[in-house]
Amino acid sequence: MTDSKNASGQLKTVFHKQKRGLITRQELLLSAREIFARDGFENARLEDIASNIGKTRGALYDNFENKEAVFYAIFEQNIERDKTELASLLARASTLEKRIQALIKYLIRVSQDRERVLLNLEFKLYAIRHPRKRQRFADLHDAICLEVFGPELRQLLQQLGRQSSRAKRMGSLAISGVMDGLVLGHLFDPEVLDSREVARHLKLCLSEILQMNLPAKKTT
Amino acid sequence: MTDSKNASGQLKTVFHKQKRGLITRQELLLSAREIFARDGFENARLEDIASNIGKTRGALYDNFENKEAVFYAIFEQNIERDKTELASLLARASTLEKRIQALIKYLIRVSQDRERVLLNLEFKLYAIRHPRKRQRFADLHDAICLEVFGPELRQLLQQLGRQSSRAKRMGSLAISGVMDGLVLGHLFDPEVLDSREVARHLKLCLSEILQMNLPAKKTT
Amino acid sequence: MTDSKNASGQLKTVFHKQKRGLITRQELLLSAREIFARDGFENARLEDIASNIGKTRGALYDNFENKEAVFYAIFEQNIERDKTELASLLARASTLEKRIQALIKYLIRVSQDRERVLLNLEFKLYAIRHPRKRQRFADLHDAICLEVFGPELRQLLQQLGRQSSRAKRMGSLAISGVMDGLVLGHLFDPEVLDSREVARHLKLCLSEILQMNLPAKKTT
Amino acid sequence: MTDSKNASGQLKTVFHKQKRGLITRQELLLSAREIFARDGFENARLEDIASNIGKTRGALYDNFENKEAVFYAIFEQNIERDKTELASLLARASTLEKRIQALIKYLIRVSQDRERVLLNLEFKLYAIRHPRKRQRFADLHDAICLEVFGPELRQLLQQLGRQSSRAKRMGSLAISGVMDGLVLGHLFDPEVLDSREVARHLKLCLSEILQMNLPAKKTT
DNA sequence: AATGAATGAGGATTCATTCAT
DNA sequence: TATGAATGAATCCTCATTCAT
Repeated sequence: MTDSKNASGQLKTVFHKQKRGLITRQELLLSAREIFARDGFENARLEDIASNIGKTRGALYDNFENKEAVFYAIFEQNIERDKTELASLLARASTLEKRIQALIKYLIRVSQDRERVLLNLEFKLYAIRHPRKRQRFADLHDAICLEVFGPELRQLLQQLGRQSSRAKRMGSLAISGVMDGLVLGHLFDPEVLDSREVARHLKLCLSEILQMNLPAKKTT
Repeated sequence: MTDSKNASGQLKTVFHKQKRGLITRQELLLSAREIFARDGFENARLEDIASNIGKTRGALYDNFENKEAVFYAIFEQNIERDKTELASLLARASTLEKRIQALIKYLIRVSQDRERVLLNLEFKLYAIRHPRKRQRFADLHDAICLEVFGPELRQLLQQLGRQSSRAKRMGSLAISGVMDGLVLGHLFDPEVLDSREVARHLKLCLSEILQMNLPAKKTT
Repeated sequence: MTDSKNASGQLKTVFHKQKRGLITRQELLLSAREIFARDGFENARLEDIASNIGKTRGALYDNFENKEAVFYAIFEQNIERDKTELASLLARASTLEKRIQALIKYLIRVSQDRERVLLNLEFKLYAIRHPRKRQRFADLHDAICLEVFGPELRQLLQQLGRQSSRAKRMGSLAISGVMDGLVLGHLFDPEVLDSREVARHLKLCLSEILQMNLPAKKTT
Repeated sequence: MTDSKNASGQLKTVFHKQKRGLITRQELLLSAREIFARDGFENARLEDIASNIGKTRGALYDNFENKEAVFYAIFEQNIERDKTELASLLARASTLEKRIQALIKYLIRVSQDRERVLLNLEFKLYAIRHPRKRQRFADLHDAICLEVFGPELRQLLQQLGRQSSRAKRMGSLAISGVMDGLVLGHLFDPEVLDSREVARHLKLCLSEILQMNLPAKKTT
């Protein structure tokens, strides 16, 4: 390839997709979720992702610039999904207490999504190990915090005494960390630490973390 | 299961090593720790591990059967170390309360060892993703629980009301999970979730988990 | 691979080669010459280069960083060879006239090396098409001029009235250009433009170019 | 061999094209010229050629059988153009001397067309490297000689003493070779060998070559 | 105990080409 | 006439592993 800029390449993200193409893209993402969660990002084979839905690698490259782009796309989806779902959940809760319960309930549900948690771990590890790409991750990075803390949630956290943006993101990181860690333990030995126990521990820890800064109820 | 079993199954390591050889082996393990933590198991290059201490890959194969064996060996070390260190710590504590505090203190110290935590994650993920190798992992698996809960700890847990072996191991898994998750969050964004906060959250969660089953103080 | 610099990689050019390794390296270069000339740089398969001497691609990567590095190495060889051979040829010629004849004779000999000329073309085209790599090519670039004009030659050119370095390099470029072009024509249709004719045309053009600036004998 | 033969063998191009189609075809050829010259035949991407004029690859396949056919078509154009332009130029010149000057002038003009020369080189190299396709190239092959020597030119050459067809084609090959080589040198290092110098050298060499066989003025 | 040489499998990526629409 | 979707072959490169020395 010549050094001169390549006329295409940048346009890949624009995509003039039509129905059929968008369906394939969705299927690929679903498949990628499964494979990335199963094998880890580095170890996942694009071939597997594609053949999983009866396509070839070419179809993948038709929809994504490269392996990394598929990875990113998944997280963008997660974020979008969380924002939407959490927002609607919290909107329905009237009191602070109800909101906290709704959040915990939601997180417990997320914690039961094996794929989701493994992808979370994968994502964080990838970011840690590729510092140069952190900037590119920046958007997703903050977004992944907001993954757990959409606009509605900010309000909740604010009520919990976390005024600063940093405090909110800290809470978010801690919560998602505890969740990921507990679920990882569960996956590591499902018989020793079963789903129910994960939920129990989660509820406990989350309550603790969420109330950490609550002026009135300070525990520590 | 006997703690003294050699879980990695590599006979090579027991053999005919002399001073120089053992030193190299140690250096290699140290180096491997660094590289595995930095790049992850799958992505780590044996070349990097070796050249890191001025040797070539050959030296590695002279000391270990293959990549996996190096990985295992690291965990054997971790386990051994934990058992020793925790035992002496706990032995010095007279009351139950002191023991709990000693344990928490120890875990906070471990949580500050970036390498250690990343290796923990790597290990768990590897086990999850290689179910066929789980049997081989069996020893280490239990051992890694005991990594956090040596003989002295069993006693502690027993005092905490966890009679069954399963309950003990569950506690162990949960604790190490929470620790791993929190530290991962910290590494992901050190400015948002700093070391001090990790320690704070850890203390909170661990207290909660440890006392979970304490008959008297039952929270749930 | 992690972003952190890779401990190895840079060292690849240092090479702690021993006898056997150096022989392989030489064989690979010879083979690469053949294949690059035959198929062109872009179209040449590393597999072909390696299997040509009964080795595998791995051996290639053991000796060169990548495809481009093999390409460069060939030219470094060419340059070295030219410098040596031309120097000794010119050293033996006593008068200016004899030197010119020696040079022409040498160039005619080079022009009969099909491989050599095709590689020359390939090299120039590659440089033209990869402007960003031109800097890396810089050394070789000047060197390839000196490929035709070693130290002894400088003296000759000086005698021919080309004082400035630029004038010398210009002459070099023009000469090698004419040679490449004529030989290309020959290879394109060997029956129409045979070797003898190439030599004839070459002699004519070179004389013309070399004497271009000769104050006394100006022909045009 | 008849000049009017369609050398590329693609019937498609003769077919049912209407205004719009023919315009696209022309645009594609223009674009292909640019890209083939820039990246070389093997390395050029059909995608680039198409997107360069705001079309997709499909449009290319609608107008040409395949990549090679585009390549051929370009040369057919070149040949046609040369024949026409040179013929009119030479027709206007009354004496032999004037004809030679006109030819040289024309060639110098061609030599300033970077694209054209790079395509020439590309074409020759391709022919050399695909001997099996030489037969298909046959028409173009001779044609490319005639590219420089149309009917009017034959007459000129005849005047120059080149009776045999072979002698004429030889002259043609030599001339175009020298031109290609010099321009390549210029493109390789435009600062060392600038356009003016190329023209100077070209004039010199061409005069020499053209007069090579002139009975009266024999130089060799 | 350690090295340099070599292997070979495996995976990401590119791209000409086909085809339904 | 032209597009978007998909294919699949081809190729570079990496790296764990083996082996002679």
